[in-house]
Amino acid sequence: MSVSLRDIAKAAQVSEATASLSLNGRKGVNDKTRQKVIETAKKLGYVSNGNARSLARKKSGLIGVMIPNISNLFYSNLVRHIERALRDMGYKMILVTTESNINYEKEMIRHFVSFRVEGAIIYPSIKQNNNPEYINLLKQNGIPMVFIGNYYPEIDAPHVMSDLYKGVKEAVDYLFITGCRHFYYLGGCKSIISNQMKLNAIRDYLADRGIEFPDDHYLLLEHTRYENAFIRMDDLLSSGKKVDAVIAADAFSSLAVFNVFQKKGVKVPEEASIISFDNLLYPDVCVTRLSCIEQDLGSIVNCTMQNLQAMIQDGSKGVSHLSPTKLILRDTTKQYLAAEKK
Amino acid sequence: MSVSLRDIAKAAQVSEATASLSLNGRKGVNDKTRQKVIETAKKLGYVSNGNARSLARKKSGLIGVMIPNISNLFYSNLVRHIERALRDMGYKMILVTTESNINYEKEMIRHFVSFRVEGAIIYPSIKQNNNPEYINLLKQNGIPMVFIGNYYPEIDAPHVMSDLYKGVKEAVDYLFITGCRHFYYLGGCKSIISNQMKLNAIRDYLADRGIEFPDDHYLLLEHTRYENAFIRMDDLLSSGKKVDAVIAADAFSSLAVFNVFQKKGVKVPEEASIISFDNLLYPDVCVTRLSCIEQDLGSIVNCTMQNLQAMIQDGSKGVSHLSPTKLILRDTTKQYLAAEKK
DNA sequence: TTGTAAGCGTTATCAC
DNA sequence: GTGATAACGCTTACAA
Repeated sequence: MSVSLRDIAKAAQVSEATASLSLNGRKGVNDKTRQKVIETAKKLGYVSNGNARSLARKKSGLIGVMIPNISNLFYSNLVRHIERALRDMGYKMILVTTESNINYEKEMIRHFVSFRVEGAIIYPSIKQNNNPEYINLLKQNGIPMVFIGNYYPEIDAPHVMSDLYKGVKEAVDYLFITGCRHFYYLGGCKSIISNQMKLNAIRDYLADRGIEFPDDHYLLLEHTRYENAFIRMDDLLSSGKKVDAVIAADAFSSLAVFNVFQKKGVKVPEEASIISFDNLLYPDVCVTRLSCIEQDLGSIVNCTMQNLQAMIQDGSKGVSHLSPTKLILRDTTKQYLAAEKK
Repeated sequence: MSVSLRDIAKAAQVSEATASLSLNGRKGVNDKTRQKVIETAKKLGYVSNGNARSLARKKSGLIGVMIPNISNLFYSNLVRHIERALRDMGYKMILVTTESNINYEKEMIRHFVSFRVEGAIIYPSIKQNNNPEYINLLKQNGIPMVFIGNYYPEIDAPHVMSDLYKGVKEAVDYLFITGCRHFYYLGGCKSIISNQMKLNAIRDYLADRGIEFPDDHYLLLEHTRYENAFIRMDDLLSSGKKVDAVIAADAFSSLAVFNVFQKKGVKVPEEASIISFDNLLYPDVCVTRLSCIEQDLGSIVNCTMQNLQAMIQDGSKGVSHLSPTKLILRDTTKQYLAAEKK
């Protein structure tokens, strides 16, 4: 059905070898013959078989990218950055999603190995993953990988992500300074490192101030969706608990929190502050202009790529990196007036 | 570096042939030997080489999916649906984006052909694409493809997308009935079929009512982003034009329109209505609860898959399909009271 | 500069 | 039931 190298070799009356050399722009072939080959290839609509090429070259030109799910602004923006970088580097991307399902994650790792990707970028998201050993399949097959956004501490691979600990501490500090004392965190499972970092930041900061951060101030969201966050928050306020600061995992849950405050007649930011993560929704589009902890996707992806390239080329081990975040203050936090502090 | 079939054949003391048969669960091999092979395969961490397999089988098990860009709620939701369907069908997905760049689109078509995908799902987005001939590369290589969401009329392939013409007519009808007379459309280039369908719907409906829809009521958005929409709309209102109905291409541009109305002191929906597309942002998250034309991603993807499967299996030609949309009325349109109509 | 031929890791067709 | 062996389409020494 499709035309092969042999076909174009025949048509151009050369050997397959010279045909190959010509088309791959390698030297050692007469310009005339090269031209002839290239022309007949174009004429016959030849497209080299990537599978055969990968097999023969022992190089696929592919990089595997694994994320939890694609219809999430954070991941899809991350992917966009990755994709551009990969394009610049001359790689093709194999993007897969796991839906945070360990079986899919395993399957996709095998997929990567099967197609012999030259490197893998993995956003891990399995909670309670006691045995992420399967990821070592990559290493066993000599495939460099770097964790992005999160990591499995049991696996020996570099990770690059935001410095969430520092970022959250900064946020909590701001909240504290502007008078908040009753902190809540609304987010994913703490067996996921990135959530752990956030929680620890809150706990540590408050501990330093002699304030307790009780377990029930951590509102676990099975899935960080608007509805879930709304219900969780509604329950909390209905219980009569005092809440004057909420850090929520993403824009949608933050907005749910805001809406619950509205519903309950709690004034934001006067009586309660909210700080969100990411800065991916236009602030003017939302019911309120969220204050948030912005992550530097560009820098994260950059560093990931540098790592990957070094690992692929020099067999380097790679080095983990924490990217600084940026606290963006908008309408869900009080203004900080230095004068007021005194 | 990685273990091959030969390795496990040796280790299990069988021929490569029986090893292959055993691992692929094909009959004609003794249960005992099969077990032995499977075990040694597991022990050695064998993962079959997909490139070699594709080559030998002349089947890749891959489906190519091409979309304009990934960090867009509409596309990423579409992809999520596609991905699930593909998973159920036992295919792996190769997802690529074009950034609406014709060179990337060409490159990615070659990529698909190169890796011999068994089918392609393509969301075309090149405006002024006078010569989409390159897409026929797929057909030349016997790769079935179906357009999704949009199509190039010059290319002979089935398309499945929303019945935008009907959907927009319905929306315009509602707006008309609730008193709107000064319609504007805010969206992408009309050389893209899907936009054309929307524009024609407005024009045709109004023509039937003896109302003109002048060219300058079509506000072209180079990129449908919040800022662009805001500026376009701001200019329009500043010019003093009377505007009482806007149909905008997506939630973000619709919200920009809303914000401009607010800024100019125009009351929505009393003095002006807005209808958006898609229903992908939680309404409660936005500055206003948008009325919108919802597309049925599930049905679109379903039909696409059926087409693809039929084309792959029976060599069927496939059949185009327009999926019904659903008009969702919320806070940016007036309420329609039957009594009022009289 | 060109061609021959051996591989790459599978699957598939045969004999045995 | 099992094992040679020839594909699959390409790259790459090595010869010519």
